Amino acid sequence: MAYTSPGETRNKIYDFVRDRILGGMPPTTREVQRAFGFRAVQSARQHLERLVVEGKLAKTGGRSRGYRLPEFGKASPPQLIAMLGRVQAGELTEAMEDPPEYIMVQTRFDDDELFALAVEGESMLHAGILPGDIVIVRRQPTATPGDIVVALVGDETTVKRYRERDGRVELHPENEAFSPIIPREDGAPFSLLGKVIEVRRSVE
Amino acid sequence: MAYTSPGETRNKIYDFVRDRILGGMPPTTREVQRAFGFRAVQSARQHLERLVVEGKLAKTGGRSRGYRLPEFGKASPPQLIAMLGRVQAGELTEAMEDPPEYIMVQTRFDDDELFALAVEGESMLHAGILPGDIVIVRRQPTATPGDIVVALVGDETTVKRYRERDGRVELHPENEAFSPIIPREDGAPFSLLGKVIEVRRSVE
DNA sequence: TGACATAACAGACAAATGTCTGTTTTATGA
DNA sequence: TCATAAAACAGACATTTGTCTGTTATGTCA
Repeated sequence: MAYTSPGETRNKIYDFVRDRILGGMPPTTREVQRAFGFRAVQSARQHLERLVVEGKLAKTGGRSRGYRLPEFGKASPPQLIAMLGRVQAGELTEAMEDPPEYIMVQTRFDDDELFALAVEGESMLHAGILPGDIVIVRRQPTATPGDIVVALVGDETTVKRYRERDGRVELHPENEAFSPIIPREDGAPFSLLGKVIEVRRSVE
Repeated sequence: MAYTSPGETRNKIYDFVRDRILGGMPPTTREVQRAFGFRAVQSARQHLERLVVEGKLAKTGGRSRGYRLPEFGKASPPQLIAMLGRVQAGELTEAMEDPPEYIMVQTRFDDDELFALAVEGESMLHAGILPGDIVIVRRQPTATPGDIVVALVGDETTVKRYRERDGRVELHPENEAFSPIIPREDGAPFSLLGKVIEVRRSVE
């Protein structure tokens, strides 16, 4: 490969490696060599080791494809969680879409206690939750007053603010056009599915 | 390893491999072997190959750590984009935090035309954008009326709805308590930074 | 010009890794 | 009980891959 100014090739190698790691598979030293047309393995290796010293990459020595992003050491690793669809016979089921849809999140919670849901109504407008928004929910049977929760009322899922009054559960909308839901023993079956921990909106 | 019911071990292997891939480094056949206490490489290999046939994993044959998530083939790969901080001397700079903060997104846009920003004011309350929300922005010098954009007015960044009136740019808040910004030649320096393509809110 | 740092090249070896063929164990159902 | 399928085991080989030692080329600066 032709001689390039100091650091120039290394930056390109960093971008290459980072994208490969995010794509799910870090490159080997020789894959970097081939991708940049080096005629010696050592050329690629020197750049990679330098990136580790600079702290831009982390490495597990001796292992193949041993380069990782140092951020992952500090933050939580990304997780894929399933988008749940409409309620069927009182049970949450995976969305019917043929390739089940997943969404990537980074949180300290474990992925099997999380799920995602598309918001349908406008009842939480003033809490900044609009129709079409995706809420990330942590499954939990109880909640603290003030939490925004997802509950199953009858055979519909609903996103509301959790309150308690005289020891009884109340689900409050944040929109004057809607009324609070006060579950009773004789009313529609009610169960708390979990607490909203993140809201996302795509506005493309 | 002790005998387990059909598919049981394989499901655990799938979870293991998926988490490792999301963590940035897929396991080797022998790492799976060790992690599950198999006394033969082939035991791990059989399960992995089966997962590929079932379509739960994708594979690049012959390569070390050749297993990937098939979702990445259909969807965009995840990308890390930088969180930008306060404006300094009219220029956006990376947040001052010691470990520069990154946020993971999946979009069809390239990562070097994207940045993220923490929203500060309440001017976009009725558009569902609250203080503390993170907006993902695509850098672009122009916008279409109706877009939510990030602009630099004076030395402050602001999130507003983009409008045009008599061929002139107007930036509209979505909160009665605030007034539209109408940039003029003799006023504060103005420049359009980009368009908001995603909004995120953590509510833990 | 000459010292110096960085980039790139050459060739090699040991270990890690993917892959293969065949065997044994365990559960299930006719 | 026997046939069958899945799970797990054994041992081996060729390739890939990380790592090493040393050399040559290119640009920078005094």
